[in-house]
Amino acid sequence: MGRSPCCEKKNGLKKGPWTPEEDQKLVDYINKHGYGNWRTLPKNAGLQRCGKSCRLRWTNYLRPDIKRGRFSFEEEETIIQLHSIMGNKWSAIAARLPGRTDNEIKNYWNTHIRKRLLKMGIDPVTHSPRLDLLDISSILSSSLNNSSHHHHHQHMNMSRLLMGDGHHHQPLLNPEILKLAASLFSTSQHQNQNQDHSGNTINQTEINQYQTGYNMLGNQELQACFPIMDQYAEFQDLMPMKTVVQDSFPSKHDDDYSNSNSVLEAFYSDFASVLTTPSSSPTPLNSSSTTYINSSTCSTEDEKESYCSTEIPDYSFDVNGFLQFQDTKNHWDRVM
DNA sequence: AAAGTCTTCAACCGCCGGCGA
DNA sequence: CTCGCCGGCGGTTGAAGACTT
Repeated sequence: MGRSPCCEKKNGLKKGPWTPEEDQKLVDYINKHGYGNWRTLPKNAGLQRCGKSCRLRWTNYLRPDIKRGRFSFEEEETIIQLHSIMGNKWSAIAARLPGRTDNEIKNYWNTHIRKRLLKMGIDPVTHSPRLDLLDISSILSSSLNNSSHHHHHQHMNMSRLLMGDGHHHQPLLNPEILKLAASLFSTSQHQNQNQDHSGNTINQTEINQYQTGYNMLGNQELQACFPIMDQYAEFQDLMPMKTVVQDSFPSKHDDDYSNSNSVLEAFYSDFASVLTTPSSSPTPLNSSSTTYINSSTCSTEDEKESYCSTEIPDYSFDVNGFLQFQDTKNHWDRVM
């Protein structure tokens, strides 16, 4: 409303939504004469629109080769992969997705994918885990107040957490967990370094160690780690887990996960599902996990709505696919 | 039922680069 | 070299519909 009009500076050219009649005029004209010279086209077609508006309407809506409807899971994966390489180059991304327009992809990114990555603790710009979303104080109070009401939680130190505090002779944290966390940290450090040195990839043993460590942690233990990690800089790389654990599994009890391969496997399956090409078939984790509804099995639009926009599909963690993707990304980072 | 809030996405805007004069 | 035109791009908006209170 408070915006300066672009086209009606001269003879009141129409703006806003297109009517079916206008669409028909444009389609008829282009079918007869082809498109090009958008400046003179509206006059010739008998439209009270500026050329830009006609071009936009044609390329984004009326073009016969436009694919309608929901994005498939494969399309979504492609968008995320290409975006991680090219950034907001919507037209370049659209060129790799037949029948999809840059505008449509941009909208889909902003309304669906971006939010989902954020919820997973992944920065949608860098595609790396975020370190800036952490509300440490709430974690500190929720996880430490219960077990240490005599001590102000801000003065909690490492030895108390490891050895207990005199009232609670049980350590607040299992030292094994910290050891695991430390080893995980070292792995993630290697991963970061690899981005600077071409050709180096994480070996399979390290990946296995990484996964095993995570798989051994229960939800509660995992959450208990966060305040410790916050206090000690060397654990900073693990902090995105907090967002993932809290946002993805906020209402579940620990028991729901104790029999599964744990929270972190779920995390990695989510992470991998959006970053890798689906080379493996979908593998449900357990009954408490979100069920992936394949779009082709949905009978109605409503059912399809629940796919992609709100549900995160379950895929087993595809290590090789993930590494291949990282290699590709590293390659592009070097080249561009 | 109605008012308020949130989400979606078609369409707009300003800017930029290529090109011909 | 500069100027103006044009097509194309990416960011942003706001009406309409969906959802919530």
